Amino acid sequence: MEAALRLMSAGRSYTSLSLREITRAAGVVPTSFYRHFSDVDELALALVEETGLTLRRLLREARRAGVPPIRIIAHSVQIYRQFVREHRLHILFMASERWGGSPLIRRSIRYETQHFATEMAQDLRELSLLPGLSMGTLQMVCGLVVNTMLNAASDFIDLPADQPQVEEELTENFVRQLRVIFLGAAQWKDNA
Amino acid sequence: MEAALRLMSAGRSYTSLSLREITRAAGVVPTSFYRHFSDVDELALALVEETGLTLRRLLREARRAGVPPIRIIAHSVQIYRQFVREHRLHILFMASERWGGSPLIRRSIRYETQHFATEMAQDLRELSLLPGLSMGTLQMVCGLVVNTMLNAASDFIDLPADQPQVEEELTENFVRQLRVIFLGAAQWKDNA
DNA sequence: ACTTTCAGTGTACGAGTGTTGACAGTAACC
DNA sequence: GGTTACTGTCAACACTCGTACACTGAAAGT
Repeated sequence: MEAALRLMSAGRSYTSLSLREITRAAGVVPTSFYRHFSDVDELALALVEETGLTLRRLLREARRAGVPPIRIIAHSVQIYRQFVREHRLHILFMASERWGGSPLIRRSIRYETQHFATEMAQDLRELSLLPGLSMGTLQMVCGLVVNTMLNAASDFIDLPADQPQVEEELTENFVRQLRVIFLGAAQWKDNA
Repeated sequence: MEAALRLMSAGRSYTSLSLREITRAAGVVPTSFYRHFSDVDELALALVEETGLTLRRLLREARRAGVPPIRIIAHSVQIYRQFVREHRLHILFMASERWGGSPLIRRSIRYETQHFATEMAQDLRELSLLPGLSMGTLQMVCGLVVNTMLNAASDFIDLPADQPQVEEELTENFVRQLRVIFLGAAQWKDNA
């Protein structure tokens, strides 16, 4: 799995990786692959699951931080950016195979992101940010947030690593987009 | 180009298509490919460009409609959904290779979508929706809108074609997300 | 009428592909 | 101490792949 991610870090898409390439990168003979997965798709599914765990850890970290409610967006974004840096390859995988891979992979990624959005919605509810919004609405908003997060991650990822001020700009844009969303959510009237 | 899109309509990603497959689907011998493109990437770039034109036509249509400003979102979404239905394959290509393909393809798609967002921002300005927002802010909001559009398109596209009520649900969700965004944009204060 | 361009065909190459089957060592279990 | 499960290796299979080269016929240009 690590070898597959490593290969993708050069800008390749998962679908374009061959079984032999992956085993070669893993320092193992092709036939050994079948000892662990029956398919390249199966490896991908395992990666999705692993990334799901990783994402849930992100929420836990964000939750744990004491929340001065004004700066909560900027702060969460900071955590997220750090997170993207640390788990760069997992996030890259998730974000770029979300629409790219086989239907099977797409479906499992969609499941994972929906799960993530749901947890986020529950968090928002428990923290009583955005009070007065129905659970359905919260779910909708969180879906939007998650999409925005993954888009931003993709932007971060094939950034020319030597221009920190472009990264700064991108982060700024990301924060502002989230702010728009939460501004809108705060204004939302469920019956309208 | 049409053959490539056709192959993708079965859920395959562009990157996973081989030159031979494409020519086979086009009813032509592999070597003929080189008469038109020197590369599969070059074909992809041509597709991106064609889709760009298509997208700009979308804006023109949306603009031409008389605007009862309350219903403008719902109405634009209707146009967009119709549009996704008609140019299904092009939109599918655009949305799914956005993060998937070679770095070259990614870059050209990004260029095209940014261009699209810019035009949309200019439209908003001319129609004086969202007055009081700087051009930079409008650009940021439109970027968010375009991302949301493409995400929705991807959702539309691998929908089980026999469940119209799921599609209805998805559309409803899409409209609500856009409404959140525009609500937020209307509340935006540039100096904050 | 002669030539150039264009789009297509056929053959052929070397390289890479997924998968099978038989075999080897090493750890774990009773 | 013998059996079983695990993980790995090697050789081989029938394919597919991208690309090079030489060739053909039709259209367009002068």
